[in-house]
Amino acid sequence: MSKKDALIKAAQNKVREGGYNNFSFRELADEVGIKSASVHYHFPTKSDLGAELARRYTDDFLLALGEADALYQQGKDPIQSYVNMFRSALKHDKKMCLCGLLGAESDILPSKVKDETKRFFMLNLQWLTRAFYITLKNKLTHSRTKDDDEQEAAALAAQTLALLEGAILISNTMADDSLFEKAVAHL
Amino acid sequence: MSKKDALIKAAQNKVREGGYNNFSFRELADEVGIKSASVHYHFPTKSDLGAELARRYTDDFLLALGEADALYQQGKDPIQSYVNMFRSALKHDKKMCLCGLLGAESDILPSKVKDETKRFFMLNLQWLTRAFYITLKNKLTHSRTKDDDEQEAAALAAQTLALLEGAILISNTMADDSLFEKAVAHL
DNA sequence: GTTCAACTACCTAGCGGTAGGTAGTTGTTA
DNA sequence: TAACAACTACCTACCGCTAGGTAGTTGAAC
Repeated sequence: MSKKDALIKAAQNKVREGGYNNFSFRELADEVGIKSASVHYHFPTKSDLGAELARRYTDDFLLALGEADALYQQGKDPIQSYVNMFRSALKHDKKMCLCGLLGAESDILPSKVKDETKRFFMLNLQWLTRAFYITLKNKLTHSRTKDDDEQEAAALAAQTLALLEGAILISNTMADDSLFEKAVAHL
Repeated sequence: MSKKDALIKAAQNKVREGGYNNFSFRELADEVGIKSASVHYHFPTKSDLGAELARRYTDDFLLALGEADALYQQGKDPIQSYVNMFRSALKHDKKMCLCGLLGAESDILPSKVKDETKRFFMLNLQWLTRAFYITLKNKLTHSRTKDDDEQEAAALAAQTLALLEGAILISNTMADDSLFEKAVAHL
């Protein structure tokens, strides 16, 4: 792994534990075995590092998730696949969602970091809206207009994203995975 | 208002914008018109200030909310009263829930601040569980055991707290109140 | 011989916290 | 009621440390 990748990886852990202010160039440099001044070679400023971190996290997240339509066609429930992404963050990484934490402190983020955080939420809402739309469209009880479906899908998407970000937050704080399961049981 | 109260108030705003690391004794001191060294007279250390801040926030929150049983007896829906507490934080304060933000970064909080943050969630889950239990018990379709009701109430409580913390987080980040309303519409 | 990826050696600004002092208030005692 | 003691709510000056960032240098690779 390149030093640059190692820096991003180290930063991701720090940020997912304590937010944007919880990493410093010195700490990251120590962790990957270079000097803090050399970090500026890869990332001119801290906000450049933060923005690239958030962008990569978003892209990796969506790549690991896969397309909603493809999942559906494979006979998988896209929503359960989505829930499993958060479940894995909580149980395997034992950490917050990176963009959940950045979102919480978005008021004080450098604008380019905030923009990438917004992008995460926007793309996730898009993905969930599509996933719910497919599911609604194919329901046996389907008897609504396309517009109704689209509006309901958008509401379900907002609800699901909020639920999962909140569930991982409170479960992580209370160190109690069962809270997550209780919160998402109805999905 | 005493200087001490003013310090807590200033700190609350800072923390609700950017977390525990987003306030310094110097900033607070400037804001209330004293010197930073004098802040240590009121709060020996930063973690003492943080802990008292979280405790007061929790107590004020629950006081403003009122008891679930009392609300129910007044003909109000306790759950809607609860939702309105978060709606007001988002629309009036335009800020995160203090303990939502502290919870997000709980891994790096001083232990006494983390303990107060956990206390907020614990008391809120208790409150919500009670509120759902009352509501379930009085449903016309009621036909379950007490134990079933208690378990269902606890799950609904976790679900509702997660949903609201998540909803305020994403709405605040995206600067879009309609996301909050979409997320909580089904309650 | 230029580019890459690191280095050394700094800088300024800000942090939490401490030491020691002081003006004004309050409560107790002779 | 005057004197004393203690307390409150601040102050100035400083500590050691960490932060992000910069200028200029070095050695290896292509």
